[in-house]
This record gives sequence, C-alpha cells and structure tokens, in this order.
Amino acid sequence: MNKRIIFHIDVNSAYLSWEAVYRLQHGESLDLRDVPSVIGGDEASRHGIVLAKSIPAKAYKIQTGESLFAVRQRCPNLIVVPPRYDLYMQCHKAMLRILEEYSPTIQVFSIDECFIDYTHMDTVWGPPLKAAHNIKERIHKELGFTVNIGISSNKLLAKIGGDLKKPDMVHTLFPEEISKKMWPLPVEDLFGVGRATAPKLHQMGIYTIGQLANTDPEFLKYKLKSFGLLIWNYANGIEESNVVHGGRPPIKGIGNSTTINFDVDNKHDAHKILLSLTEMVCMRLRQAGFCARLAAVSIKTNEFLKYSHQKKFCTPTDSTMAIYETTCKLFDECWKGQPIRHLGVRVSELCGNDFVQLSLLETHNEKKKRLDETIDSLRMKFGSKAVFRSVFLHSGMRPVTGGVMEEEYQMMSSLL
DNA sequence: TCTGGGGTCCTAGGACCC
DNA sequence: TCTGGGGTCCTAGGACCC
Repeated sequence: MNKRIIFHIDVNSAYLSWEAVYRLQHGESLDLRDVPSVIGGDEASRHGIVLAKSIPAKAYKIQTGESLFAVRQRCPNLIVVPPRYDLYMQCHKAMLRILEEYSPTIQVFSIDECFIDYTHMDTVWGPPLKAAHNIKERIHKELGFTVNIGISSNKLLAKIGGDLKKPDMVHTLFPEEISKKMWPLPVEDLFGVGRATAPKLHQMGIYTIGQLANTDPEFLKYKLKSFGLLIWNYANGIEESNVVHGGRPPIKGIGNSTTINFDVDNKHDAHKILLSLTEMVCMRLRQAGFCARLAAVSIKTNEFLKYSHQKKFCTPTDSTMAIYETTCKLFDECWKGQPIRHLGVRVSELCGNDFVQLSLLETHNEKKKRLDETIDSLRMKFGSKAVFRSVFLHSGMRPVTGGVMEEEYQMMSSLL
C-alpha cells in the first residue's frame, strides 16, 4: 500500500486573526493579535462568551466558550470585538483558493481547518515540508494571517501534529515520531478526549496519550465501550479515513437554536420563537432540496436544565407551516413550565423532495408550497425583513432566527 | 459560570413482534 | 403465566467536534 501524505491546515486564532487583518488593512495601527483581545458575543442579549482569543489573551488563561464576564475579572483591559461571519467566510474562501493550487483533493473540515491530500503531489511542488512552508508563507504574504500545518500519513496525526506548537509553524508527525512527539502530550490533547472522558481516564491513572496507547485495549473497551477502542487506536496513531474532496459528508439534519434575550415564561412567546426558528430551518431545508421525516424541539431552562422531544411525520415534508405545527405540539407536550432561556428546532431523516412534489396534487398543499417558495425568494433577494408574519409586528422578536447568518442569506448556500 | 450555535455519533431503555 | 430470546424501531440524553 502506498504511503499517503496528508496536510492539515489550521488558521491561528482564526476569527481574531481575520478581524485583526481586516482592521490593519483599513488603516488601524493596532494589531489585535499583539494585545489581549477576544472575539465575543453580545452580553446584553445573553450571548456573552469567548469565540476566539489572541495569544496574549491566552496568558490570562482565557478559554474559548468562557463567559466574557468571567474573563474580564481576570483581564480588565481585554479588548472585545463582535463576530463578523461574512468576513470569516471571505477569508476562508481566499485560503481555499490558494490551497487548491497544491492539491485537487481538499477536505474542508470547518471554517478555519482543511485537510489536503498531498500524495504524489511532490512531483509538482517538491517534498512535503518544502510545500507546506511554501503554502504557509503564501497565505501569510497574500492574505495576512498565519496558519499551522501538520504533515503525516493520516488525518488524525496531521491534525495533532499541526497543533504541536503555534503559531505560524509546520510540523511533521509521522508514525515513527509518535512516541517522541505525541505520547508525552496530555491525554486531553487527543482528538475525541473531551471534558467528560478526560477525568474518567485520569481515574484509571491515564494522564498522557502514551499511557493511553499502552493500556490494554480490552480494559478500555470494558470501561468505555467502543469509544475506548477508538481512542486507543487514536493514541496509537491508527486512523484510516480518506481526505474527501469538497469536505462534508452528506448532510444528516438541519437545525437552528437561539438563546433568547429574556426568559420566556409562556407558551405564546415560546411558539413565536419556535416559528421564527422554524422559518429559518425550513428555508434551509428547501434550499438544500430536502424534505424531513423527523422534527425535534429542544429546551434549555434558566437553570440550564436541558431536554428535548421529537416526533416523526406521517409523510416527509418541507412545509414551514406543517413543521411549525409539529414543533408547537412537541413543545406543548414536553415543556414543564420553567422559565426558558434557549429554544431549538431541528429536522432530520432527510430525503429528496422531488417525489413528494409529485404526490402533492392536493391544491391546498400546492398553494402552501408556492407560498413557501415565494417567501424564500423574496428573503433571499431582499433579506429576512422583506416579508414577515404579522405576529412578529411590535413583538420585539426577530421573524426569522438562525444562529450566525442574520441578514446574510446570500451566504447561506455557500455554507451548505 | 453572569455559561453560543451548528453539527455528528453512540448508548440505553422501552415497545413491539415473532 | 411465578414467562425466553432476539431483532428492530423509537426516543431521550450525553459526548464530542469546531
């Protein structure tokens, strides 16, 4: 079997770097990357968490996901900048255009991470290390931000290798380097070992990736089921998946959720939020050309208690009103009356929507479908506020709610 | 903890059927 | 019925990732 050469490219402090570059290009003299700074949500509407941090901010032990309130206690001079997802998408695309020159096989892993399959590409761009440095320098020079690149024979090792030391570095982590470079790392640095698994491993006396790698896999299987075997394989650098060009595996579900800027304490308001979320979910569903067989509603209370409820449709649908009726029913069935902080709507078990169209000879449904289509196209062209349901008039609520996109509907198809 | 939003995958338990 | 075993489907919840 041929040895593969895989690169993992990861933008350093992506959101923050991109914002910093944008500001420098627009005449600002301060580089956000040189001072304690973060990209953070809006605290007034209860979205106040850290989304990205500068390296100087890391000195204050600022963690992604932490509340802005908490980090300001430790770092009063912290600069907090709101997120701008349209800018991030532009930077992402600009980086992709450079990467495309180096390999035909690029897997987009997230907005700031890609894998590329460099196997056999050395005939064009030279040895892997040279090519990686070349890519890194070109991105820096042409786009203004830095990346880390990890090189190995599979995706897992390339990714862990790329994280070894940041920023602006190229690392290799080939199988023969595992014991020296990867095994000394804390076990929580392993892909797949998160907040819940790390303490469990610690309890078994496992603190490093090397200790995990040298634990009896049968013991791990007994303790952690199939997941135990998975992370044992990872700790030994065993991972075989291919770099899939274009990135994403087929989409499994579509959902939107929101933290509401006040605690909802009545069904009426809750239904309105659900409608606004359902509008976004269904629009995305239709854009993607799917119908859904399953809908789910999730609730987070003001005490951070979470629960959810789901139900199947008799026939798959992409109709906003049909799905909205179901989400209301789901909500009514499961809400226990506590004040609500966060609501979510999600559809899954997707199937193509073309055969459903044929079966919809009923004029009532045909009309609903036309209405959905018309509203979609108006909103795509003129933004979410072009058409909205009258219940939202003077309600203080957004008629369409979907995480990061807000007005940027044009962006949506490019994200999918 | 003054704690976001978008996803995927896995597991456990109950219902139901043979 | 003081009742077996196995398969499948469904639901809820938890864990992980960025």
